[in-house]
Amino acid sequence: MEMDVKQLIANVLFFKGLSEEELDGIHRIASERTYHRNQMIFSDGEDGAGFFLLVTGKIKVFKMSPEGKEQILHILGPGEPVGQVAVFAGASFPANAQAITKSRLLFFPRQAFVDLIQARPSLALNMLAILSNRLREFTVQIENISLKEVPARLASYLIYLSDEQQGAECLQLNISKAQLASIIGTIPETLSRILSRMSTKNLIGVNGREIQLTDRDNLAALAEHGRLGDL
Amino acid sequence: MEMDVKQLIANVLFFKGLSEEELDGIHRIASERTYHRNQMIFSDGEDGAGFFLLVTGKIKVFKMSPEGKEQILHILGPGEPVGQVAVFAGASFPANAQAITKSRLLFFPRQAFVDLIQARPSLALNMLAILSNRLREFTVQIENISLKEVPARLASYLIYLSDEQQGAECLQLNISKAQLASIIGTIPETLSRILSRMSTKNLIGVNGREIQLTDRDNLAALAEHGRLGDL
DNA sequence: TCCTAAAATTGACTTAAGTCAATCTTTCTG
DNA sequence: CAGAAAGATTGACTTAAGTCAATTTTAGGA
Repeated sequence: MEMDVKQLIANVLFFKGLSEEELDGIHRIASERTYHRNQMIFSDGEDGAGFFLLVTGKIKVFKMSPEGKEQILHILGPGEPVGQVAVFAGASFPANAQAITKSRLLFFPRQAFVDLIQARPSLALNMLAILSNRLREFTVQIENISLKEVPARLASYLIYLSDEQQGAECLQLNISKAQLASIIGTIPETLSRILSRMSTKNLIGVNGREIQLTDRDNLAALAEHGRLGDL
Repeated sequence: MEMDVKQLIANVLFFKGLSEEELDGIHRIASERTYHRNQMIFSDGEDGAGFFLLVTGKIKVFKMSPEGKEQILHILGPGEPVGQVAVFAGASFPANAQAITKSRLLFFPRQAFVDLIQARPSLALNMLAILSNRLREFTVQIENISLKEVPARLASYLIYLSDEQQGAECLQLNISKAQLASIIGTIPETLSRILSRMSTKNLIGVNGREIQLTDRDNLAALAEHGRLGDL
């Protein structure tokens, strides 16, 4: 257990390049917390006294409308940090975070962590890289939501998933379709309809949570320009 | 001219807390560039050898669809950095940047700037704060585009503008309505219609680029929950 | 000041995608 | 294994917002 955590800290990209004792120091300022499935980790606007590092499990970060529709900002897995924005600016969390599965997280109190960064410039650069990547992802997400329609967003996300899995032709969704809908900024009914339209046009094959990318080329074309009707 | 630039560097929040000689060092690695109205500063996907600091003028950062619709990510004014993401992650610019008015920018080559940050942890923290703020703004933007309809987004943006101008009741738009439309993720026709509906309902008064926030309360309510039809 | 080009507005029409409600299916749990 | 709950699908309908085209208004340069 203890070793698990140290092992994990050492492997996280964010702590790359630190010495044994530095890793020890990091381990010392962190405290471990466990969340059950569907438990909230923090809420939009809440004061954040530090940030989290996901050890095991899966969590979603999302915004929610007063009417109850949610927009997922990202799904995070082991090794990824959450809630850093509150540490470096504004002090409040900019969104909600909730465990999708039972999850273990490490909590790093703000001041201790800031001190650590002051002492180790390479940590700062790692964190700058992480935040920069998130910004890049957000620009893509804004582009998708604002400039593309749902079929193109879906195509784009399927290709992204496939790339993530080394370009596998057959995807195994590891989230519910309702969550997939929320990620691409729509609702389950619409997602359902478009999946079936895409499979009618032989762009994909759908079987429960298993999706075959049958026609990657047209899928990519759809993701960039086109409308589903044009195919 | 020389003094102008040094003066500006010293006043930029990002360089806050640096000594005279450090500011000199920063000034030395930067080179100045001028862009005329509508000139592109960099393009989405282009390789970024460094980042920019806006000295005078106004620029927009935006994404563009193949069909030519644009979504503005932010409008930047004097003292604000642009293109940092390319320095810390991925090397390519994540969006387009274009001068809205004649603008002067300082260019900082990547390596020299990274070295500077390594040497001065407080600079790193400043940059972390800036990136964190941008992330926070993006979460709001995604929330707005995805979870609110156009009237709510417009109301929300008008209030934001007013807050920025110390809560002034009478706003002077300093961008075109087409640009305002692009910021809130719509097109000029739709914006025009909604402005007139809002003014019919006495939420605002419109006179060219001058907008009166007549009924701030209902405007705020609209921004959060409601639909324009409900008022 | 006039005149042209850009910006903004208005109307008629289309459409993507949301809502609501009914069913079907899968997946757990008792 | 059954039955309930959650998840997913389908149909009928509504609607916000986009398109296209025609004016009107504004503003900057000759």
